[in-house]
Amino acid sequence: MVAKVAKAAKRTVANVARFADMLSAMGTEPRLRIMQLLLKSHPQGLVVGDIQEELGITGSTLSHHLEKLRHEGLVKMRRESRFLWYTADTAGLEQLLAFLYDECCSRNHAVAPEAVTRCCG
Amino acid sequence: MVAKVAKAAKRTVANVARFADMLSAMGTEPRLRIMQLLLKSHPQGLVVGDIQEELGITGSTLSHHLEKLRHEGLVKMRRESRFLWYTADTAGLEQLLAFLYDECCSRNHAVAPEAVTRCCG
DNA sequence: CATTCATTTCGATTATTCTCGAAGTGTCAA
DNA sequence: TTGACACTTCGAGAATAATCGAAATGAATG
Repeated sequence: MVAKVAKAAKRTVANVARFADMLSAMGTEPRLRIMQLLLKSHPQGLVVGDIQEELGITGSTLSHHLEKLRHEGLVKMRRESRFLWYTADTAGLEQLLAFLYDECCSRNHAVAPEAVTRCCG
Repeated sequence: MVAKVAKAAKRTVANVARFADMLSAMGTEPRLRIMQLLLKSHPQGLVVGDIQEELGITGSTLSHHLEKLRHEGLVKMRRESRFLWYTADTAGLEQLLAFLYDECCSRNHAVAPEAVTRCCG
């Protein structure tokens, strides 16, 4: 058993609002690029300064973006001496992806599962 | 062969911006609910009036939401006499889901594939 | 061709989001 | 305990987005 299977998130009205917020949090180029960087460097993550250098934005703007991603459960933070390490929050991402996959690929199979998962196991 | 396998969307800067726009388009409660309704009624779709009744918003607001979803390649429209039928744009959704799955589940497997696809084949 | 119906477009208001520089906070090192 | 460093929070301006009612459009129907 590779991973515990997450409990299915029910499609309540509240959950829809929450998933909408998560989508919105990733729905901006700088923030989606942040997610890409953190996923690429998972599970170690990156310190703020490294992300800033990649994106070429001011520290305060970046801080706001990270705060938003954190608030929506998409990234996590840990302090290590003077550095703040950010990492992708895999639990939140898992819930979001499962929700989307469920909505799109189950029921009447609007989107073909194998078209989504073609890239890897 | 159930479905043609879509050509993998390369992770160019331009594509990241496009996927961010798609995520943003779904990143609002009314629009995410619209997508749910259209996926649930796929492939037939729904006429605007039915969606409006479900969401309980004005026609003009709904029209703006539908326009945005259409602009980002998430829904399609067809006219049938006096009625406009909206449907989920499965090609666009497929590209978006494949992108997310690829980012999250390939490479270092930050998110476990089977946690995402647990619900169906 | 006037009317009804389904929906969009227009015009405008309010709310939210993005971004920045400057000031503040927490941590270490000397 | 002073200074440097890594980063956040504050305060504020400018750009986007959401929403609405009213007017306009497009298609059928009498």
